[in-house]
Amino acid sequence: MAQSDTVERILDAAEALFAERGFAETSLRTITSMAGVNLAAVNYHFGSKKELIQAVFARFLTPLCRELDDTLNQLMTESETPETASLLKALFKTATLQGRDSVDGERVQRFMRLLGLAYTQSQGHLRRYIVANYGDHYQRYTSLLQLSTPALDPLSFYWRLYFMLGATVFTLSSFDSIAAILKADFDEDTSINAAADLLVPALTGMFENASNLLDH
Amino acid sequence: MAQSDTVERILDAAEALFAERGFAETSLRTITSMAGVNLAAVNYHFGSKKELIQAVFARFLTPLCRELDDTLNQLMTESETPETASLLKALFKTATLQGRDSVDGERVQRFMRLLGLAYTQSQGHLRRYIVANYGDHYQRYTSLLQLSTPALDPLSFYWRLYFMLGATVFTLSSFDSIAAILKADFDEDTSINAAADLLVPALTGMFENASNLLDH
DNA sequence: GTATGTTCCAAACCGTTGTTTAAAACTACG
DNA sequence: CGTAGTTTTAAACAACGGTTTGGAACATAC
Repeated sequence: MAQSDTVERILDAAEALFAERGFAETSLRTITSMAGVNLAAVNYHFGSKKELIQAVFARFLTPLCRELDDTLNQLMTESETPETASLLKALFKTATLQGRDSVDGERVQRFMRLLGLAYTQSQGHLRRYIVANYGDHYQRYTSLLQLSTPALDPLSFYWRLYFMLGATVFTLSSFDSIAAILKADFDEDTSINAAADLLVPALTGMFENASNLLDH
Repeated sequence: MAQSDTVERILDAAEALFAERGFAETSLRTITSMAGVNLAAVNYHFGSKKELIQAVFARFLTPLCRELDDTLNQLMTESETPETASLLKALFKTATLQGRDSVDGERVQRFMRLLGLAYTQSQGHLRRYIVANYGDHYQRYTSLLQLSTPALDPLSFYWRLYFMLGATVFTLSSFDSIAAILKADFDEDTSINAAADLLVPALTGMFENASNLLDH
């Protein structure tokens, strides 16, 4: 069984190009030429372009979910019902790949862009794939988060869940555009970890503040 | 000068299809056949697909910006520095097309999806077009909003601006997915206006709460 | 060394894409 | 009516898309 690195190189190129341009806008010829492999390699190793897209997601979602699960397990040894802030910190620490040997901001941003694309581009097969394979992890996390915000009725909680998702995916996936603007307007250098740090307290506040609900 | 409704019918079809599938995934043939016009009509009336995309945005951004400007003018007769909540309410009232004869939730959602696409799909020409034509309105609104949140340092303000943009565009553009989930899980019917109403206090809180900034 | 299974490659296939063309149809005006 | 200008039409164009093919190159096992 000859194990070359063709599969990995295709995944690397696809991940970068998909994040940069989107799925439909990235051709297999662009991917394979960037990866330095033959055009037919994608269909040989993955079957189709759709399955390649799914494989790209699997490669980063699987270890991420495992890591998040470990962190949640650890949190729950301390308390059966972790605090909102702890849960959010845990999620962001995992998602921003802190604890890796080298913090790779570019990779984080790619993940976020891909997540955003999974929602905004109409890739029905992708959404189905993600729900089927990672739905349980999603359920576990959101259940814990909901337990940590008992003051919120279920409906408001779910909406704020999506507000959180939107704020996170959107800002982190357009991080370089925003960073460029901040640099131009304030001459401020920033990082994706700094953005995540700003995000956590803002979101914590949003979840914990149930008082505004009756304002309207 | 024979004025048929070809242009309008193309714009209608393009708006609906772009919002549903994205730009690259929507072919001119699909658009023209839905509009019931000849394929060549797009290139004849708009010049190219890119210019058609820009025209779709122009058709809903221009009246929206005018309306927002009017509302802002009215707000400023009452006070030179309107409150955060008032500014957000003004924006959402305009954006959700309230005050129209019939509140068309589907149209709002299409706008939001298109806005989201403008950010996530890598349409460089579109971003340039929007900045060039609507940058002034954007500047005016964000300046007012910043004046209403003096406790926030400029950097934090700008980040929260993007958090707001992300939460709004993301949730309202995936409104029907979310609504379907809420229906399935809670048997709750909802509307895009209800979502906007939930969004306003949440965002107001996020902007006004400057205390969390020093937690880290 | 031969046989076997896996991987790679150049080329072709076939459908779709945005765009262009040139003629036809239509509208308005004198 | 006839002409000038605008709009619509069917057809073709050229480029690009994902996928398939059949043989070459390779590694492994006997």
